[in-house]
Amino acid sequence: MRADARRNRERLLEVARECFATEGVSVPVDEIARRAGLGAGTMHRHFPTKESLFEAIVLSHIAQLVDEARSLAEAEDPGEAFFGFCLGMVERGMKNRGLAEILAGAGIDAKARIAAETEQLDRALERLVERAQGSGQVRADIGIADVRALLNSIHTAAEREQGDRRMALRMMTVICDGLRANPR
Amino acid sequence: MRADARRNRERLLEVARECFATEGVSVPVDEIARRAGLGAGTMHRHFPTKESLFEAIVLSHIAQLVDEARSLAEAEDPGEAFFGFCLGMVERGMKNRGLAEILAGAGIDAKARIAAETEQLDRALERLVERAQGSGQVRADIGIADVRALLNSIHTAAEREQGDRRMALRMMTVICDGLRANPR
DNA sequence: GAATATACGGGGTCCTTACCCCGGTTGTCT
DNA sequence: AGACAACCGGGGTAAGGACCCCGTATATTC
Repeated sequence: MRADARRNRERLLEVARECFATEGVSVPVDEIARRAGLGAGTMHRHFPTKESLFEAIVLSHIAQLVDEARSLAEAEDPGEAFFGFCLGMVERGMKNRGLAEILAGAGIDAKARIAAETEQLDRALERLVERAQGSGQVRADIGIADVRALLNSIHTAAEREQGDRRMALRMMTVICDGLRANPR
Repeated sequence: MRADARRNRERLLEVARECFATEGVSVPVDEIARRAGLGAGTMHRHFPTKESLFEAIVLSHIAQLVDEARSLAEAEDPGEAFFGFCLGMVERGMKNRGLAEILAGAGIDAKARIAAETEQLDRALERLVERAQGSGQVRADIGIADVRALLNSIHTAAEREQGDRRMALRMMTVICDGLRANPR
């Protein structure tokens, strides 16, 4: 792969992330290419289909999540680690409009690459959750799938309250308190 | 308004609700007309724009919610009333794919009619929430806006877990427990 | 039951958007 | 430096969908 090709591919990804984050996933691909200062042809050579662009972005996002989860996994306080991760989802939601939409849709077509990354994320989450459950800071009657879904909810909520950080945090607090709660 | 016109308008609304509920909001309007056994022209005379169709559907949905909230407002146990409403949101989510999407979008353009209905819903919710807070069954440090947003989350979560009623209920439980929690 | 306003149908238009093609250009390797 | 392969640009194509038009049909009124 030639150097300029690699450079352009990176640039396209970067601009696409930016566009989707601030305006949602309905931004036309040609528009993304234009803003990147590149031709539509270049876009479609690197990402033959819009879906493939989504895939690349989702992959990088999930990779980030995995990193974050792994680095938190070593924190001394398991509860702090887990709820810190939740807070991270709010931060993400505040500046990533549309990501949840992509993620939700991505789960459906179950692309192999994405499934693999999701698997990694689940492993990392598992560790976070189990430690937090072990220390009694997260209720024991829920599983990874539930947590992932709830994290998604936190993200979506934050997306929707774009601009009202206060409310996004209150919503996260409620959900986290629910995760802490001891079931009767 | 002629009798057949009224009939057809009703039918279009009914089919549209059904389509959006089961397949999401991207179903083409012409397709809805076709399934209703009517021409595209009829569709566009009654609902000049797709948005106006959304509006009509959202209005009827909100009206339903208001009804439900009002009828629950008279229940003897304030907590049961409020959490019963939450459960209703799950039921709705299980069979209304896309509604949350419309509702979220609807908030943005703030059409006058919708704003008026939303106001009604807020009043009804206010009563439910305040009674539940008064009886100590819902935490006191959140407002109507938070509750509305969280109800939306419950709805969305249920939408996403279409088919897995068990998980949808678990997620609702977590959020509801969060709403019950006493803040430190 | 005739007259008239109203509503219907569905082919047609226009626009948006994903995706392709090919002549020109630019890295890369020797 | 020169040759060649890879890459770029951006007009071009095709498909899909929202919305319109107008000849035909039907409800309403007397």
